[in-house]
Amino acid sequence: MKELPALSENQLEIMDVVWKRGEATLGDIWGELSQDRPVAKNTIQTLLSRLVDKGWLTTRSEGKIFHYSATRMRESTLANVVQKLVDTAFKGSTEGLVMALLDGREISKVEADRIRGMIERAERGEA
Amino acid sequence: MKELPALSENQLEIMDVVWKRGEATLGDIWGELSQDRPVAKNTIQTLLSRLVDKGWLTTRSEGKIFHYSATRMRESTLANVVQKLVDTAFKGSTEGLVMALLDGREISKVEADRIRGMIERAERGEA
DNA sequence: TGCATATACCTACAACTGTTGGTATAGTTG
DNA sequence: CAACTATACCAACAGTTGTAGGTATATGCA
Repeated sequence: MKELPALSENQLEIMDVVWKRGEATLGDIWGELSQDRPVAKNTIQTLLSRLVDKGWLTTRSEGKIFHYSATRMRESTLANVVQKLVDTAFKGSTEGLVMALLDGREISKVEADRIRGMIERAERGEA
Repeated sequence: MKELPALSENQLEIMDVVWKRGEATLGDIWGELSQDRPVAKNTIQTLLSRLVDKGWLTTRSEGKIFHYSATRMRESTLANVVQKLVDTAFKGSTEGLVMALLDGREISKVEADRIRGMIERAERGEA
């Protein structure tokens, strides 16, 4: 599976909508994103086309309308994003990232417990 | 403290050298970075100037030579970077990031223990 | 049938980034 | 002093990104 060019923040935002819906039209995506910030439909259209060009999205044509869907799974994509951050900003140190993540921040007992659970599962090699 | 424009990967790489050394000249930085990948000294020079323009670096002039130093601390900067990732890619969910971090990855007992320790400290509100 | 709407497609533009060449200049060494 | 080296400073350029306008077209409704 070839490595695709990195996603910018806004591109990730669009991918997120597509991942959530499985398949989405321009209208679907614009509908969601324009609730958070003002943005022209055409802007989304352009970003969608570029994501298709780069291989992040494919289209299924229904009449004249494209239904966009992702070519990569959300989980593995985000895992890559995080891994890249670990490599570049923390020289590969997982702990470094966790440290930055928790730096000066309080977390609830519930959160802490859930994270502890995840670590135990990872320790036992469970996916 | 005003928010500075986000750092790209290469910019972060440069900041890392400066953080590590406290103060660095063009030659210092180029010396380190050109070991990893071929890059013209002038490229680094340009990136340095832009980082100064944006406020990430300041210079101390010694003769004709600039000694570059960071205006922000490494820890808080990285904490911001990670926080931003949590917000944009994981909609604010710390656990989401940890999940992506550990996804399909084995970690050693040592690593797991260290991370557990960090979580406990964060839980108790210790910086 | 005719109008409104949604969509695709094309074009454009400014900002940022990574990349580097050229030039002037200051310091260092033979 | 002349040559060399390191640096700053300026200019350029291609690629990416976010932004959006304009146009053609299909679809659905009055």
